[in-house]
Amino acid sequence: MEFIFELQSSSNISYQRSSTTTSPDRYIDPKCLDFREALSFLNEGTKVDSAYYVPLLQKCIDTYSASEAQIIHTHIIKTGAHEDTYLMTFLLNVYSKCGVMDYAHGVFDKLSVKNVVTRTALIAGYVRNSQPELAIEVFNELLEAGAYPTNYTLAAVLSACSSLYNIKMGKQIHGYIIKYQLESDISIGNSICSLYSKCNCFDYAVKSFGRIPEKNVISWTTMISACGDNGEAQKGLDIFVEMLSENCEPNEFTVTSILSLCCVLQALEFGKQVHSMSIKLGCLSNPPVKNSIMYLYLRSGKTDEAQKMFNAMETVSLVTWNSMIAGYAQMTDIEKDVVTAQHTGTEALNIFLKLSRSSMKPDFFTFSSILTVCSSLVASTQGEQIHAQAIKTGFLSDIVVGSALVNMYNKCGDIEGATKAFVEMPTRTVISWTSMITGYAQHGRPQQALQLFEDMTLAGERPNKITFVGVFSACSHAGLVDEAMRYFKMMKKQYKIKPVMEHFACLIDMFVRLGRLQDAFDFIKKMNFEPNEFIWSILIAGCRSHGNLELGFYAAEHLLELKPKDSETYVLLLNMYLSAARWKDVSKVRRMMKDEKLGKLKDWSSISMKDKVRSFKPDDRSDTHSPEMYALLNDLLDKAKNLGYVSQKSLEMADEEEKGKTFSSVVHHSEKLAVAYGLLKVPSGASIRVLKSISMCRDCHNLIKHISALTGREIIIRDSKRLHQFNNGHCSCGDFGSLL
DNA sequence: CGCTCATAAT
Repeated sequence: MEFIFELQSSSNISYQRSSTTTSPDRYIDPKCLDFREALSFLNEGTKVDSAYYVPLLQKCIDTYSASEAQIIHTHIIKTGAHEDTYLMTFLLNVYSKCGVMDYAHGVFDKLSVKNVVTRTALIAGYVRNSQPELAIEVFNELLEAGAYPTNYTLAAVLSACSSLYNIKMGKQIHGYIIKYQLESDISIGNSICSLYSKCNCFDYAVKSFGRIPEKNVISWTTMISACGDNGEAQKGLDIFVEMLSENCEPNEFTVTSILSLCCVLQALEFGKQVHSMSIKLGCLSNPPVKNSIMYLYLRSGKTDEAQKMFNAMETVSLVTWNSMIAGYAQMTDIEKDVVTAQHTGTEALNIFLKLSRSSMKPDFFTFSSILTVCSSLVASTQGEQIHAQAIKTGFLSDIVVGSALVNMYNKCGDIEGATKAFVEMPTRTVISWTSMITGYAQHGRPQQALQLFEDMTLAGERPNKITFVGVFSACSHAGLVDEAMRYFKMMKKQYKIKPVMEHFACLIDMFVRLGRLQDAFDFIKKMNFEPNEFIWSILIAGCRSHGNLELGFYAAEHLLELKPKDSETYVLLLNMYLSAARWKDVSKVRRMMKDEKLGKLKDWSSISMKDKVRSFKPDDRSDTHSPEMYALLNDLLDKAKNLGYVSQKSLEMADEEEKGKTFSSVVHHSEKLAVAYGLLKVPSGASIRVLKSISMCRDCHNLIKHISALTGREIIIRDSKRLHQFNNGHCSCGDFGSLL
């Protein structure tokens, strides 16, 4: 049987070297048979042409099989074919494409002839396998050897510079390219464009793109994703349209880039058109394309659509899982809508659970997304389990995962857990320092927060404006006016950070807590900002607490001028006017709420148990344990009264319209029910953690302080504005803030 | 002869 090599057109190998070995009398087409059969043929000791190995090696690339390549490698040595530089370059490339650079380098070391091509292959290998430093090293060796880089070499080296964000070296290479007039090479032009984009030189990227004489699909795709990377999403879509008008056909890479832009722009309709275009182009079967479409639907709120695609997917990669988890995780912003946050957060946790049960291993993307979900839901039980998993899989050392963990424990009100996670981080960033400083401040440990700030600056880390929000918040908790002013100066003078509204809010909060209302007002006059809703709210809450109604009314007038966009702010005003029996103002505020089309406050609390998230509305009786919960609450209420708790007639939670009903006591706000549920269901000794959609009211705050003392349980409630850690009758918030 | 450039997410 005679065998003639016939390479498939799809294959990018062309190997037609004239044979120096003896022609074998029997050949089996390695493409048509299985690997072992082809090898046993070799094992018979038949002398074969070097070219015989090529399709076998190609198969190793296709199946990403380094071990099979090794077996062939052994045969190559046995038959003496390793003297063939071309074959060995190919083998080097096989190892590189199978992700084993050690083997690839081994092949390189044994080469008798090391030329530009073999070195380029090695450089490209290191670039491909995320070792750009080594790629540069080999490039330097190439130069030292006196060789001239080819356009292949230069493209690969430019890519290494991109990965290292080394714009300096990139520019040197660019200079070389200009000098040798290689700029018109498409691959080089594309690489240059990509380099400038990755190094945040968007203008240069645009210019480089313009200088590519004959743009191909890669050029266009590079430019489009450059727009995405540099926050020019709309421009990316425009360039895509231009690309189509130039009759350049997009491929799967272009489609994924465009879909990513559609996510950023929330351009669902455009995305849908790209969806149908990808069908016409025949690239819908491409897994990344499918992923991107699914993710776009998810991010656009079309969860059913996304879920359908997810369920129907035949190749589910880790990226697919991560996309689903991240997509849901991004919808867990409780400041927007708690109900949605609950639902999507639970969904993300479910998907993570399924992933954990599959054979796939979560990576740092998965961990950081899912930890965000735990933070949002105050789900520390799940968070702890995920922490354990991160340790097991070795992703704990990742800096993003570490910060996400610190953040999770802080948001869940577990300051000990946060401290431990923080200490265990191998390296800390300004983000993790800041998270921890803010954590201490929120947990009512201002001294530790300030100490940590000192540690941070001593460690040489530069604080940013958010760090200072944490610092001021700590000063505010501790009433450290002089310290606060010192830090305020330090921020402006030493760190050249311009004060923003959040800073002023903390400082004003500090004066208010101390009862220095006039100082707070003076401070407002001194700052060159118009106070926002939040600042007026702090003042009004403070005026109520300190019984200074005149200043309160004054602040209220200013607040009303701003036409607040937040229902809670109106309720705060309403309560102030109600308690002063200023009925005219009450109806005025009510009218404004109607005009602004602001709905009622959605009082909503949830508690994350081991296996589920349980949610409660006010006066909720939907749980099977409701009778026990209400009995427990009544019992605690009686006991609290004996300890001096006076049930404040609960004021408006914006539910009641009629004046008569206004002072009716709404006994069972949602967090009371969630706490009761927790007392019954959470193992004794463990803390009870509750998430609440709006600010706690004073009455609930008061009662829960007593409950914490009566039951000896730590109760943590994170509401829409702050964290409350109740222990032995005290709360970490210091009883101040915008309590309704 | 062999080696190159571009994609989805936190």
